[in-house]
Amino acid sequence: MSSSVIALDPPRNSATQVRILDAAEALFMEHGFEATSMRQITSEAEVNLAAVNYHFGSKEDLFEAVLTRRLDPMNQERLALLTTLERESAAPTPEKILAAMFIPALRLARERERGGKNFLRLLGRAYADPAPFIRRFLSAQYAEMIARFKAAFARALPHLPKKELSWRLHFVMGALSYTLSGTDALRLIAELNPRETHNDELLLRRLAPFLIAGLKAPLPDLDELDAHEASPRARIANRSRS
Amino acid sequence: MSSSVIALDPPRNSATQVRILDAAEALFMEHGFEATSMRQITSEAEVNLAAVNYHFGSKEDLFEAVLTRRLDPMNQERLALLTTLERESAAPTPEKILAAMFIPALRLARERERGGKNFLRLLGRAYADPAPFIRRFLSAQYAEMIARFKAAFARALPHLPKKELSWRLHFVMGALSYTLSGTDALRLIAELNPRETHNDELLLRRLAPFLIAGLKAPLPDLDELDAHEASPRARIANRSRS
DNA sequence: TTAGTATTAAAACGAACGTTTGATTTGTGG
DNA sequence: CCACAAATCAAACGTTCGTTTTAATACTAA
Repeated sequence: MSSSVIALDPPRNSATQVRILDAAEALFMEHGFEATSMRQITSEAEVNLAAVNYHFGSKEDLFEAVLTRRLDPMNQERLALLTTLERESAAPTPEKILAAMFIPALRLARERERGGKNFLRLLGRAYADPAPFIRRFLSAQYAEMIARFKAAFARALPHLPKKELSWRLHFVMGALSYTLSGTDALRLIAELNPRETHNDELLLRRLAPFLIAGLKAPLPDLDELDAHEASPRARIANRSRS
Repeated sequence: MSSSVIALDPPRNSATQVRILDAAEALFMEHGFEATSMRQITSEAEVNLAAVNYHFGSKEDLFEAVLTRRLDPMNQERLALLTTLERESAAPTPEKILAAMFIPALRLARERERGGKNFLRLLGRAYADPAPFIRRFLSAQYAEMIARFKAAFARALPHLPKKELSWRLHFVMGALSYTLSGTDALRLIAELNPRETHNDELLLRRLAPFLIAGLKAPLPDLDELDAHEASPRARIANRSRS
């Protein structure tokens, strides 16, 4: 309630904390949450083993702090961009709305020399992590942003039923997070060299048209599959046998 | 070399092994590889703790066995479908080719009552897992299939440069694996209820048109971003300040 | 300088991990 | 029935895990 004396949480910011956050960000990205140990983190950060528990509480709290440090500003920037967009035009195009989602991610990847790209990959990983505390955290972090962007897309794509839009945003988030996590296996699959894989601006410039086209795609034909156990073996690809 | 006596590897198949594979599949899916312990697995399978090491060698070997059991037949089925497709027509449509990728996944999800859907989610997880042995394994498993399908898509989309096609297949795999991993956090984001989230046929029928449209999307405009450090702050979304 | 707090440091905590060992049981061909 | 290999079992192996404790040091306000 006061403002000067009782500084319990707010901007406590020692060099130790920053070193821990940086080291944890890199290590969590490289090995995942479970496979990264406190001893690795504190060793990489060149701080005492007990420093993490002292400054952050627990390993889980540290992970949330790592995410919050970058995610919070990024999502606020996304919302600010969307607000500006909607102030200028009653119905912004899907391209513009998608750009409002991408640009803050681009800035994150580009501006901060340390951590930027690493963090995006870490974020992509976190999306696929089954740990309950991670899921709870991400849901909370993204709830407001996703809701606002969904509403914006709904206005920009009025022909699209709400449920279909939910699915397609699901796909958009999937392609985005998967792409940002930029794994080595994928690079192998796509035969793309590392230099290109890590040029995030080029990457997102390629991804955007792909997703926009997906969002505008014709509605799927879902009529024929009410029967869920009939014999609808291979109907789409018109042959496999017989 | 022979064929009758020396049965070292092939179809050893005790009830114990199957129970271990089933339990491991479910647990790996739910908690991930690192967060799943041997004691959980053997307890769930109601076998002795040492049984995993006895039958499979190590925890990592078990994980690969879990994946191989379902992945091998599925990818072979994909290749068979594609072969049939190419025998019928010199240039199958992208829709047909994509269907040849999806249908075996659909069958996997539907036919085996136990494990089917769980396995698809496990597979989606594995794609995002940073563990080197997982990446190596998946790369090896998918190399041939991806190469064949990329060639097929290249013929179906002749206007698309090879590099662009690589990227778009990357996005396709991303949306697919992310969607199949079907996490709870995502359900929350999309406001989709569990019944729908786990109806994989409906899911893939919605995903296919989305991805097809993405594959056919117009080429991105990449000219303006040669300068990588100029001042190209926010150009796409036309405003954020100033 | 001194009192008091925030931080760092070294060491140990109990718990859980994957794996191995050695004995015992099970199943099978001669 | 017997011999022998395959399979199961209980127990323990040595590590490593996240966290806590206790003491020493650095910093700051009076």
